[in-house]
Amino acid sequence: MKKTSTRDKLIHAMADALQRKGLHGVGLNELLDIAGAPKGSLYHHFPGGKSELAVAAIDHISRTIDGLFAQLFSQRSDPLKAMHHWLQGALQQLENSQFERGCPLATIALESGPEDVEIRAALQRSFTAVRQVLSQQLHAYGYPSEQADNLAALFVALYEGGLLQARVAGSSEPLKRAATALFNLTREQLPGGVRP
Amino acid sequence: MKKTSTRDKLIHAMADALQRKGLHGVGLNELLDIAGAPKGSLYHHFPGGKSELAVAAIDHISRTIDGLFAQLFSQRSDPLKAMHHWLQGALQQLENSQFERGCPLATIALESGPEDVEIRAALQRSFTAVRQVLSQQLHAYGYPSEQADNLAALFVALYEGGLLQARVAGSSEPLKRAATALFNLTREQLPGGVRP
DNA sequence: GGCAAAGTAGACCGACCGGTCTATATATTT
DNA sequence: AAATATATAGACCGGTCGGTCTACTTTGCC
Repeated sequence: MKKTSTRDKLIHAMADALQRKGLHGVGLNELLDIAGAPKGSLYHHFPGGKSELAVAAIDHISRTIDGLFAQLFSQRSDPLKAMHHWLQGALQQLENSQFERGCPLATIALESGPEDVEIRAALQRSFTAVRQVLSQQLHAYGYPSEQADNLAALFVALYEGGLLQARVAGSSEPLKRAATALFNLTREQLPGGVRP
Repeated sequence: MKKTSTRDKLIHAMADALQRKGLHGVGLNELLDIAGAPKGSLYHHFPGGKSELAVAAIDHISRTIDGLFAQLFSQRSDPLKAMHHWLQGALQQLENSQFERGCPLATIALESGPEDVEIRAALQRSFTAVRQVLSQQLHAYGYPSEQADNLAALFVALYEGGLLQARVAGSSEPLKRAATALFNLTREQLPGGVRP
């Protein structure tokens, strides 16, 4: 039995569209069609229209990521291993979708400008939170906090940049290669700095 | 005196728009307005319309990058230093534009789907070429070719992912941090593998 | 000069865009 | 049962989208 509310169906449809085609790439009617809802419902739940729905979708995605990370890190003591799993999952999703589903937030992140205040704010919240969780885990693992912050940003860059390259290439190879390079580097330089 | 042909003005306008807002983010009329050209000229030079112009712009950008790289690597024997300069330049451009100008190809890369055959092909050409040049330089520097390929993909990911994060954050910090992390790692592990 | 090709110019088109508005149905509350 | 929020439904709107078409001007060549 369907328990999903119209509101949730709209958010889900938007989230999916954001991952595949970005904000400008989808029309309202298309969204409505997917969600099986009329226009009235959209503007009832989201008076701010398309962009308010986008913000809701971003927040939803952000919460999903938080949950995934919580799970990922609770099961593994080694955060590097956890991140490897994370990338592995992203890769699988990418391949299973014929390279259509990359990072759910990347496209709108690049489409949006400083004028899209609320969208940008939502994106910023999400990215900052991800880096923060990553950094915290790396710190707990032994990296000095400065170094942990830096590495966290690098891992997010690997994820974003790797997925982008893979989508364009229509192949997982670029992401796999980039990940291999980074994991080789980190494996050989342990937390705390260089060995004498 | 300006000698720029209408065709070039159109390409330039499109290239600029791609970097700032992506393909779906610009309208034809806006482009025409910037270039100071009427519609007839556009469809005279680019019968394929918007997407053919986009391909031309991508190719133009790609050539620009090639030139930049050629110059960058010809002046420095250490490719890591060259890449540092590359990132530095990207950062500067980003800051000078109030974080509007990121990677000139990233947005359209994420907006485009497999159905946009020619656009994707042009993007693929460009990204492959960049990785190839990078890899070749790293190889010449001493990295085994497999490792060089991997590192090249990682550096491109750093660039793309770092710029994306910086744009969203409205701050250079994420890119700077990610770059610092990677340069620290590479500095301490020299080409050829681990020290005993 | 004469003529064809190349390029410029912009009115015009149907389709679709995001968004508004009124009407109706469905719960919820009393 | 009556009254009242809540939500669904979709016709409708002006504006903009990418794209076409015809007319005019410039250029290069014989």
